[in-house]
Amino acid sequence: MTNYEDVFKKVVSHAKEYGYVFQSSEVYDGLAAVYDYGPNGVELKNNIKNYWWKSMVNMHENIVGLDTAIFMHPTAWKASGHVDAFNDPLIDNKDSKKRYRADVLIENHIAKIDAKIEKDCIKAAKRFGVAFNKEEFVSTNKRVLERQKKIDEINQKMTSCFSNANLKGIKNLIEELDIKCPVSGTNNWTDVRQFNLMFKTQMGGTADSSSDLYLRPETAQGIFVNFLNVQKTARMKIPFGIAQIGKAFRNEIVARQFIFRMKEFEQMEMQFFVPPGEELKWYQYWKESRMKWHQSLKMGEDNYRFHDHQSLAHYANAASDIEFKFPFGFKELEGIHSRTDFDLKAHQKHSGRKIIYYDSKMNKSYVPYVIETSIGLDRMFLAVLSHSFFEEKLENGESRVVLKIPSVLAPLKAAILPLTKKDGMPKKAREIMKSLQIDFNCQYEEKDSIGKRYRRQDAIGTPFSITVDHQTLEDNTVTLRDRDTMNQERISVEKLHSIIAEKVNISNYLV
RNA sequence: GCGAGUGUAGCUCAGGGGUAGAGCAUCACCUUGCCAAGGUGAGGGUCGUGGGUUCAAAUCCCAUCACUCGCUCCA
Repeated sequence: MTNYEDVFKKVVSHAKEYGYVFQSSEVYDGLAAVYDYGPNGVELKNNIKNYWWKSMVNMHENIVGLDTAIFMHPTAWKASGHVDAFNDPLIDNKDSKKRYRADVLIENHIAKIDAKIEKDCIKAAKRFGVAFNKEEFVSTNKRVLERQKKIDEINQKMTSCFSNANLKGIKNLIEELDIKCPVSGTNNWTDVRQFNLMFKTQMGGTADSSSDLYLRPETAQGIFVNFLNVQKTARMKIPFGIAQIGKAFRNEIVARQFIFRMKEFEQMEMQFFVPPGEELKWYQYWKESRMKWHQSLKMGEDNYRFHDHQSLAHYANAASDIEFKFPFGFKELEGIHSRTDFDLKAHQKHSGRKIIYYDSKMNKSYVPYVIETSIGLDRMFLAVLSHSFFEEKLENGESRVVLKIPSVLAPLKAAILPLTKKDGMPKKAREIMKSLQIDFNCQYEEKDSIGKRYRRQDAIGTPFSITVDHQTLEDNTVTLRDRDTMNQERISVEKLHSIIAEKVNISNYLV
């Protein structure tokens, strides 16, 4: 077992043991790729959401929030391209155990034939000393003409199969063309199976196909279809953004790596609307801005990097990921996409309604272009959790497990601990608890030795431990222990609130 | 989905055809009192689930569910 798997396993166990993440429906042996968040997990998650929302919505006069339904009109998903793009016909080679998209296999085969035509064309050009236009050449050469005919025939068959959802036909075509697996070199294929990444359900009691609904595979479309509602009612002027946090659902064939890839997940998205032609400028702006946001948590500059996309999705003209160094390597945490006017135009077309913005500065109307920033909340959660996990060797030879979660995100901000249960210490500790708990999530604990309680708070990731001792009763001071350094400071009870606030308030992180 | 591996207490794991085990954790009481694992006692498991073989299955066989890793896709 490699080391990172080891660490990752420990993080996963730790997450369960301390009430961060549980497997969904565990008493029924669990449900694949679905997880529940425990008492500490929900606090961390809420803190992440709040940190994002404050910085995106509250700190930007030109960004407003929105919360749209998970269900949307089915046509919305036709317009967005998800009905087509999320439908993958897959086929496995039984010998190499490799999986391919059936349409890609066929297209590659076509590309091979096409390459032969190209070659013939070049050869002929050499022989005759004349440069041929490819189309001309095809019509003049019998052998090449047949090749081109073959390509057309395959294309036509493939299109016909796909439009009739004829998966058997696709397999027949692959066998007929004797397409072989590039790895095993055999043509020992399984049947073609259709995988739709969108979850389907019905509205109303009957299974009438007209009432088929999808669970949204992304939150963005809820924003796009509400573009004019929001723009008009909030009296927004371009450039402006709409932010949303919400669940999305994808029926992933393989969902792995704990909460990194789940079937039900949560996105924090902001769609920023700009005039056509200015999208790449804003794309750059948001790339940098979003990276700064991540860096503000101080989880290590080197743990983030950009990954610019080479091949782009159907809606984008530029795309980049912010990747984080997870225990299993650099993986996507957030995507920044320049989505062009694809989505708004598509909804305009499918709905028959105009979705245009009148720009008084430019004195013209247009369909805005969109820059999207989309971060996986669960991935952010995993990034924080896995980055915070440390097993430390202490000077006295013992070890401790500590979650060095950025204090602003920590589920619990302070633990209030009476040194003993005697001499009125619990009463004093309760008083302190009362004075802090309205502003900070606190925990009172009197069980077990003080050292053990410190370790327990370390394992949860509580940045402060406040201990009430004999001296407290005399001069109203307590010891304040720092989670990361384990250093203790004696301070007066009145100062507690401001010291904790300084360390955990969002305003001290976001610039 | 396919292949390989795994599944025994909250956690980490041992055992293995004949009454279910350890350490840690949990709870109660006592003790100690500033960096966990002191004493006494208690609770907790139909050995992932279902079926089969057997006098007898946690153990062997089959199926199934889940997890880990690989292939594919992605937030």
